[in-house]
Amino acid sequence: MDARTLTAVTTRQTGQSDEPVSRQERKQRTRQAILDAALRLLRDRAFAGLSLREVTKEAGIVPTAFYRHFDAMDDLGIALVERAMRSLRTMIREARQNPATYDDAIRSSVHTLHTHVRANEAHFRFLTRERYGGTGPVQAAIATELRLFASELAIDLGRFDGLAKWSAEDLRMMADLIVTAMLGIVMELVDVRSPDPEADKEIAAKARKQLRLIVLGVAGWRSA
Amino acid sequence: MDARTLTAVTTRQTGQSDEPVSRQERKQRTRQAILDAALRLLRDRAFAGLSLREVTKEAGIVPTAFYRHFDAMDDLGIALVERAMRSLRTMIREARQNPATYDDAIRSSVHTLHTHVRANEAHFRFLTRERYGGTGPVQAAIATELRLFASELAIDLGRFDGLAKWSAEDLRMMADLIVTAMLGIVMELVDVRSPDPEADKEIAAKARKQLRLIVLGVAGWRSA
DNA sequence: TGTACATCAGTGAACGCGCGTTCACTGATGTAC
DNA sequence: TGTACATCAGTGAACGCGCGTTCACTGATGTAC
Repeated sequence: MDARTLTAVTTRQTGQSDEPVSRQERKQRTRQAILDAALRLLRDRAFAGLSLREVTKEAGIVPTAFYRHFDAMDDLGIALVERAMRSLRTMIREARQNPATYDDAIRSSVHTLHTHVRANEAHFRFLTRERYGGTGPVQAAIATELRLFASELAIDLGRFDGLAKWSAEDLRMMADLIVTAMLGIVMELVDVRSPDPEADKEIAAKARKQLRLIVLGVAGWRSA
Repeated sequence: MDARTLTAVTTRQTGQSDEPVSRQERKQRTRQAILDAALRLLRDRAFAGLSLREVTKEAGIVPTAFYRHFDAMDDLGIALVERAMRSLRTMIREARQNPATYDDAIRSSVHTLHTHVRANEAHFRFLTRERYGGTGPVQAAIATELRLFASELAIDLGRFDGLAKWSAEDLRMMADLIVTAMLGIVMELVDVRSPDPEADKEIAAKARKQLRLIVLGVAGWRSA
């Protein structure tokens, strides 16, 4: 497969016309093809189980071309973390935009979660699997991002009237519980082999109930 | 290394004297050596990243001897799941023995959890990592066991006075939340590179608070 | 606009290595008489 | 108790394979004049 043929493949992948593209743009497309190929392979495998040759084969390039884009597999892993975290942050931003009352916040948050996970399954599958099962730089990168995310959530929670007097430590404990519970929900959504609307509804209902239970626990906290 | 030398190695491993042992007993010891070797290597690696040759080298036998004990690596994985689940069940049985009041139950349960995790770190590290990060038969086996365990917990919960009227579905939701939260705690305990009594105390305190939050949520459930 | 040269994404051959698995074997343990 | 044979856990050589990485290369794109 020479460079001309590859161009055809690449444009077909991105669904664009055959108009000439810059060298830089083509490089970017190949990089994207590598990331997409990796995410496709990660459907049923952990990142550590991926080989460089496999990924490049799936991406439609020769193994050695990999080094034009990444120093080593771990670099690809970090790039995947960044891409997946962008999905997560987009979701969070959307969820944050409708604070509303407690109950509505729960409903709309779970809806946002469900929608984004289904729309970006590969990203969320990668994040949850590598968060817990991974090792090395990839796991470390995800752990750092998630810790940061829990800190932000703790601050957000502190803005609610009923929680204004909570200690930072307690807010953090609550945020961790919420993040852990919701990652559990994400895992359930993403582990299902053939997504089924009915099963999805049940999982969403469970997520709402778990959040509601936590919120009720918070309400009872002072008096206890 | 011939069979005689191996005998010496094996008896040294188990700390027993040089008195003659049956063929069956020696085989059992080698099997145990393989399981222990695998758990040692799994400290910083996922099961999928283990090679047969590595495990046998660590266990002090030749690669081909592996097949006298397991059909393939996946079989070893299943055996590890069984061994680790035995640790978990032992812990659960102990935790169940002191139901007491809500608050005492929380304190004693977290204490039991903490003690057992620290005493069997390799087992719990394996369970949590493979539960989320694994694939194939090993993950499936763990998922099945944990689902069973959550079901039992749901039944246990239903015996509490305040929960007698809850639906099976809601009890299950609550059990899942507790299991997810406590697996998160186990992961924190087991991920720490050099265990530190102070850090352990903080994690245990967090575990108690999270459980307390859940219990308070339950108390508020009816009136909500 | 045309020409000559530089850049560099992707190629393909080649390497040494660790892998899982096969096979015939060895020699200590176990058993039948 | 002694002897002859069976069993079988562990050995070691050998295999073909996919791996990551190196290297000199090709030829389209980019740039200087």
